[in-house]
Amino acid sequence: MSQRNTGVTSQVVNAQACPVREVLDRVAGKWSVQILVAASHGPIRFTELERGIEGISRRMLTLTLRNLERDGLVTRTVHPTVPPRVEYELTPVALELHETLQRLTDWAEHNRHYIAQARAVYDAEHRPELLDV
Amino acid sequence: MSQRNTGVTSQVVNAQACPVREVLDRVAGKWSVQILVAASHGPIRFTELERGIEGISRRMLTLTLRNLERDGLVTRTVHPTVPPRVEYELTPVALELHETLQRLTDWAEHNRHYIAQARAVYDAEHRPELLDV
DNA sequence: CAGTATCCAGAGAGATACTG
DNA sequence: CAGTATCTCTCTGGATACTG
Repeated sequence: MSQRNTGVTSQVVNAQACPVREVLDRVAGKWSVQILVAASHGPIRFTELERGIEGISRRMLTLTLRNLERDGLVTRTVHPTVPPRVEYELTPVALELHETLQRLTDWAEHNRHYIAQARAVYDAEHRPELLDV
Repeated sequence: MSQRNTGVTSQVVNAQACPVREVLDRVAGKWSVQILVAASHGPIRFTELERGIEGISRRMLTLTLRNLERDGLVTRTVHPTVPPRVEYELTPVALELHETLQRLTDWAEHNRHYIAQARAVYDAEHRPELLDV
């Protein structure tokens, strides 16, 4: 993917038509990915997720799960027992997504030092104040 | 960082240690990806970006570019002419990222109908009000 | 247990006037 | 041209009390 810029256009990307946006809207949230990862090993209960995902609030867990469910990425199964038992499980489509995300992770893993260093350099050059706070 | 860890340690995901988070923090912003895409064909000027990316404000364009630059994903080259001419170009690392994002795009493209339908079904079942607004 | 309802603070983001 | 400086407002997300 390396065509050169003709210098002309730049009608670039339309946010609405752009599938990248769609994915990211679905995945980019602070918690979505963590839920996908946490649930990738099989069915998992609400409280397990709550305890497993450091720092998530009950509210956000619920909201995020609802959205994932709405998009057909997780299924929600209520076992009518007392006390109630609700299990969440990834759908096949979500498992695919999880795999795809793995690629992104690899990229991050692979380039984390590069980025960290780039930041350090940038900060040193553009915001020296930050160094001696 | 809230310290309300309830006994059982989470072995799931630690936000800080998780490289997925790192990628997404970098990419998830409303504009980052669009800039990466817009610049993927070669050097591009500030105003070209501004015009090419529908709906972006001058402020957000600047902020996002600065962040990408800070992370070593774009380079900023000032040509000392009058009027000034500044060009942004993706670094090799960013080009890799762009390619990786392509995978995600493919996933979205491939499953967009599934998701759209899942949503429709969910909304019909859980929020009938929305149907006759 | 598995949520919902509520209140509240801060980051994200739009609009735009001004400047080297 | 390529930004910076402000002001404003919305929306996200945290904390937590309450409930079937």
